Amino acid sequence: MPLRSSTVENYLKAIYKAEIAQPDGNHLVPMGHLAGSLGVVPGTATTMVKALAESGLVIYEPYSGVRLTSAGQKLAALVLRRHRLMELFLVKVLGMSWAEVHEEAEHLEHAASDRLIDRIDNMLGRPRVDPHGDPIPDPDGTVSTPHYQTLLTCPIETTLELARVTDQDADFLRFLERKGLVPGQLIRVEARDTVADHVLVRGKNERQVSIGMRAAEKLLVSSTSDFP
Amino acid sequence: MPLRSSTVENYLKAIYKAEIAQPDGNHLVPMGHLAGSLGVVPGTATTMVKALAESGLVIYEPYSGVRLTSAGQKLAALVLRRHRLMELFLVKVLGMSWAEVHEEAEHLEHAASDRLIDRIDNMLGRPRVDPHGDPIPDPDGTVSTPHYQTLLTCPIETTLELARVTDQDADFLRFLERKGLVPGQLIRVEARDTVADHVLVRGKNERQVSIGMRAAEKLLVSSTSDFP
DNA sequence: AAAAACTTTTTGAATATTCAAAATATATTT
DNA sequence: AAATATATTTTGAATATTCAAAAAGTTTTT
Repeated sequence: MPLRSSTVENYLKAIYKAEIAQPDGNHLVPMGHLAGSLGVVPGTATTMVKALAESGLVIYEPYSGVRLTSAGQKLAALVLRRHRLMELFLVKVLGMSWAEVHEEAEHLEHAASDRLIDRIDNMLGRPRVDPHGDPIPDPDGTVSTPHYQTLLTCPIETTLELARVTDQDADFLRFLERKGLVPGQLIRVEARDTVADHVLVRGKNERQVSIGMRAAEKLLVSSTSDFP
Repeated sequence: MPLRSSTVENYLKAIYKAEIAQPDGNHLVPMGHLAGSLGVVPGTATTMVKALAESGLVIYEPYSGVRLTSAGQKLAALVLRRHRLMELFLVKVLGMSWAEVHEEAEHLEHAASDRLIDRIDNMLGRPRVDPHGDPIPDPDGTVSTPHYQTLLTCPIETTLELARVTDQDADFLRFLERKGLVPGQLIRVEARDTVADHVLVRGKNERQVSIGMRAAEKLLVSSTSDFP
């Protein structure tokens, strides 16, 4: 199996993201989850993961799951680096909407050379996050992922900075943009009601927005005092 | 066979270019030539071309060769459009060297969406040629390829505009750049000697350059009076 | 026109990637 | 712990793409 095919890159990326998404003790990603997020049947994932294990990119424990080796981690981080720099580039330089760049970057991330990516990185001034607030890994594969709170866990009636949106769905992103809920914006949670399953948010100088808790969990915030 | 795989796009592109390169009566591209330019063994090309014929993209005549149908022509032109706009974009916006953009565009041409390409086209002001002087097809697949003379056929001791360089070899392009022989430059052929196999060219305000006839044939010129 | 040279096609096999469905293992419920 | 439900692996087969080498066709040389 070619070590730098889009397929391999997509598997590594999916495992990487799944590992991060479950900060529990056991960091093995179950095959079913992996297969699901890649849109393949479970058997396919098993086959592929075995091959990745052969190549030393992952550790595979039958009936338990997969996790990346450090080599696999590095490759995955570099794919994310290409993806995220590309997204930011498309928004900043080509003026595309943050709602549509994910799809585009999904393809370009496999085609862009390191040389091109480095030029883009340089042109953008070595940015640390992409348009969705996702951190951009270094060229050596290092990523610093700050631990943000979500709109579900943050203090109420406090001004906070919207730092990151962990959903790439175009319609959802367009909705947020329309409501002024984009990374960098100052916002404040005015009410949270578990029973009604909703959160009331207000962007600085914006009208009030009510969103469900499922959605609220995807909006990450950092306290404004983090920026002295 | 997936109709929009890189492989298919590369076959169509290769056939397209080969058709143009031989303006003889018979415009069938022989399998051997096609296989050679794609770096595959002849049998592979035969197999693939049969599949392309099934899909209505080419007309295949066994033991004679292939040619594009109008559907195939359009697809091929759109691949070239993506490639050439991408090249120009990399040079103009990202400041890459015209010597290195071909390789990069060779990958990006398969990954860029029409939406992205249109944005690039727009940002560049709907350009008609890429950094090598190659014409950029319209979104509908129309290309106008002016009939230039080469440094081998052009009048001597006449000031002409270097219009196009039909070779993508990075070393060759770097050589030309060093000598000031880039599209748009005004040049003049000062001598041509068939026996010695060389041509003496002088760029406006540049030193004299001696190049072999093989190379000279790759430099296309248009008379300056073409631009009133 | 027969022989030689060259080109093209065919055949058989390989790799990468995938699916469907049967077989097996693990986890959960009773 | 047996029964049931769920997850995973295995098996067999398909598609896309490629190569090597044998077979067949075409062109050129003698």
